[in-house]
Amino acid sequence: MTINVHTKKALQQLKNSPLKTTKQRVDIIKIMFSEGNNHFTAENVHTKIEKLGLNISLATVYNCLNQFTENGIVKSVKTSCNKIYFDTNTTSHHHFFCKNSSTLIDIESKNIKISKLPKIPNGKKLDSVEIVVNLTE
Amino acid sequence: MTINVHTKKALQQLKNSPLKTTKQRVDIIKIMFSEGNNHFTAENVHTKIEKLGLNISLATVYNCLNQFTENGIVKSVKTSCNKIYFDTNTTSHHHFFCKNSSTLIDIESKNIKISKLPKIPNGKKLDSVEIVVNLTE
DNA sequence: TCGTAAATTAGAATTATTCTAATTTAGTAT
DNA sequence: ATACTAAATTAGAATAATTCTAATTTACGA
Repeated sequence: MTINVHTKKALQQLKNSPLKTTKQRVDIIKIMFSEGNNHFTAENVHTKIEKLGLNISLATVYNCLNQFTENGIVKSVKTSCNKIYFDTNTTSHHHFFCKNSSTLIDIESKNIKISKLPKIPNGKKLDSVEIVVNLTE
Repeated sequence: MTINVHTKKALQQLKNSPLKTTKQRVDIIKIMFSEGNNHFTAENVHTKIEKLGLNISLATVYNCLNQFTENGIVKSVKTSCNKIYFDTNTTSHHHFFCKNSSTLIDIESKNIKISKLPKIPNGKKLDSVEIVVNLTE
């Protein structure tokens, strides 16, 4: 597990957040950020933990991922398969979703452009625009 | 329950499909299409059925909605809440999703435009583009 | 009207996720 | 360093949406 620039940044964000720096949280961050931008389900993270011989309960993985999301360390993405993906790329961007393999691929903001947006219904506020480009093989 | 033009069209699609025209399927179509374009969860449909004093099991509702989707009678939409919505509007379009009320509102194709799409990864094929404009109140 | 494949059904099973309540720990104040 | 306390971890139960199973019923072509 490399401590690369992404991992360092995420660990710093953890330190700056109101969350306590526990061994479990550090391990989860190291696992998720070791390969740069990446997407994980809670189960994915838990499987990696077990393969490394570490021992963190699935409940803790869920707790941590949700708190990381609330504190801007990761971003959560919902897809047409009914699992929550956690994305280590927290910048504004969109996704390819490959239906065959249920995998996500980032689309950088600059590579997709919306030139016309509809009028926001009265009384509502624009929150975010999510674009998923579904792919098949 | 009005038999409007949408209902008529959907019933015709059912007749033209390989699905058998059962009482349950006809009732579900009448319920869903009675108000034109609309969005329902399986539970929504089941609740309406019960309120009308009809008796269709939730399993049947799910079976029907899935088969209607496979046969182009309705369209399924996944949102950031983890329920499947079934949309009586089967034309190409996008959605507002109001996070507070968990409701969907159609965005007609002509009211949203993507002017730049990223290069499709090698070996993959473009399937569809889904845009969700999330709203808050 | 019959035969058969398809549809319906109740309830069990599954899947992803959250909750509960007991135990442990991080980090602050002493 | 030590003790304190709120936060974190945990196993396992609970939940929610959906699918599956296997028995019964039904649509519809012959």
